[in-house]
Amino acid sequence: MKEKTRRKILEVAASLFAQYGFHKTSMDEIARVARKAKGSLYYHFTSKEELFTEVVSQEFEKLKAELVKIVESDKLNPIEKTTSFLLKRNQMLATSPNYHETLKADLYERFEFLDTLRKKHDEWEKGQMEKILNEGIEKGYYRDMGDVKIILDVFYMILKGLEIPFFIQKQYIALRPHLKGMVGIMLRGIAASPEKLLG
Amino acid sequence: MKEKTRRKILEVAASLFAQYGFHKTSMDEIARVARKAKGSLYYHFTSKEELFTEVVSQEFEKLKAELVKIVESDKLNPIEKTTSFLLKRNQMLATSPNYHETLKADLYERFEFLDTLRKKHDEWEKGQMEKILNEGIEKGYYRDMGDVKIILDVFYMILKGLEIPFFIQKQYIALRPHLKGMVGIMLRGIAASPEKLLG
DNA sequence: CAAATGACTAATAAACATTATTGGTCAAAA
DNA sequence: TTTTGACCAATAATGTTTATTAGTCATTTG
Repeated sequence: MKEKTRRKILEVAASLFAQYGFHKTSMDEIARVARKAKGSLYYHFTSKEELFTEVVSQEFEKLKAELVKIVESDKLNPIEKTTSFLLKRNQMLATSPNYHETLKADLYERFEFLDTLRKKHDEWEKGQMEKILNEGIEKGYYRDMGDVKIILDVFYMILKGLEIPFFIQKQYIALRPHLKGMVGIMLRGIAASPEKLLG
Repeated sequence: MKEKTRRKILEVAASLFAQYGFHKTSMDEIARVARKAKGSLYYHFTSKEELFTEVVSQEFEKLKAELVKIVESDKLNPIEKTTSFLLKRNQMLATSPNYHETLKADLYERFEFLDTLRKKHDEWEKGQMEKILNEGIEKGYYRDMGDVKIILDVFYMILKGLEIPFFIQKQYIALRPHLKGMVGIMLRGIAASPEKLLG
């Protein structure tokens, strides 16, 4: 019973926050749509911020589940893994409206209450990408780069840079055709040799 | 005489727009600081928008002057030119506060009156980079990429993506150390062979 | 006892009214 | 031709009033 209410609240909140954003969605409205008393929301979540944090966290969990499949696949070589990872990341974030809300907040006000969650997620993601890169180096697909973390930082600087144009300025659809080209250049930039790139 | 007043107005406007932004800078204030009547401003510039457009245009002209030196240098090979171009671009835009104002406007409201100028500038820049890339291909530094414009589009997608983090979110200083690494990966990604990259 | 409710409230946001400022104009002066 | 300074409708800013919100908690329900 308890879980059912909690889930209902989360489901309604995710939808309303996605439509109206954090500020324009009231707890009264969430309660009304979920057909619960507002006090019930506060029984399960200590604050509006905690509720939103959980909503964003769920978006991250979905992304993680997909990325893990790629990292742990034994059907893909490291090049294919890297490519899939980068493309899937963008594709899934494109359909994570509450994550976009956090990007907007970076521009207008800063949701400090989300810092921990986002930082942990970023670190997790980088960790997964690092696994792929290390696998690629061991198997001779990528050259020995010394400190892999520098490559990681560069990759993520690029990816993070694209988030505002893609998701806030709604350019993802228009720019998506260039993503493969970009990934191709990036991977060739770290490849052991051109032949390892399969065209 | 006429030119002197015009120049004074531009100089004061550039400074005040840079400090307070387009909206928070009034024509009364520009007139006061320039020690001119407001009507005099309107004699030289038909509107506040035209004045600001000229201010931004002057920032672009400074950038162009620097980039042209690189493109036309006969002391730099195409790799060095590309590197210098990309780094200089970022360096100069980092110190172009009125250009930052246009990026902010992209987020909050859109300065349509600047579209033509910005579009022309972007095209000019891409044209210069295209020259360098073509020179690199002819001299065997870069591989034959088929349509160079696709590489250009990818490069500029990355560069444009970085503008908000760098110049609006004030991350340029923190991320600058990664710029060389990024440029290195990008260039290796289009190089004819690793040896052409001089380490 | 855990889960849910609904009335309550200080704080905050929104709406409204009033005042000040602004971009732009133009006749007159230099 | 260039510059000025008074003018004004439109817009922004400010102050006041009203409405809404996040959060609380005693009570009820299951």
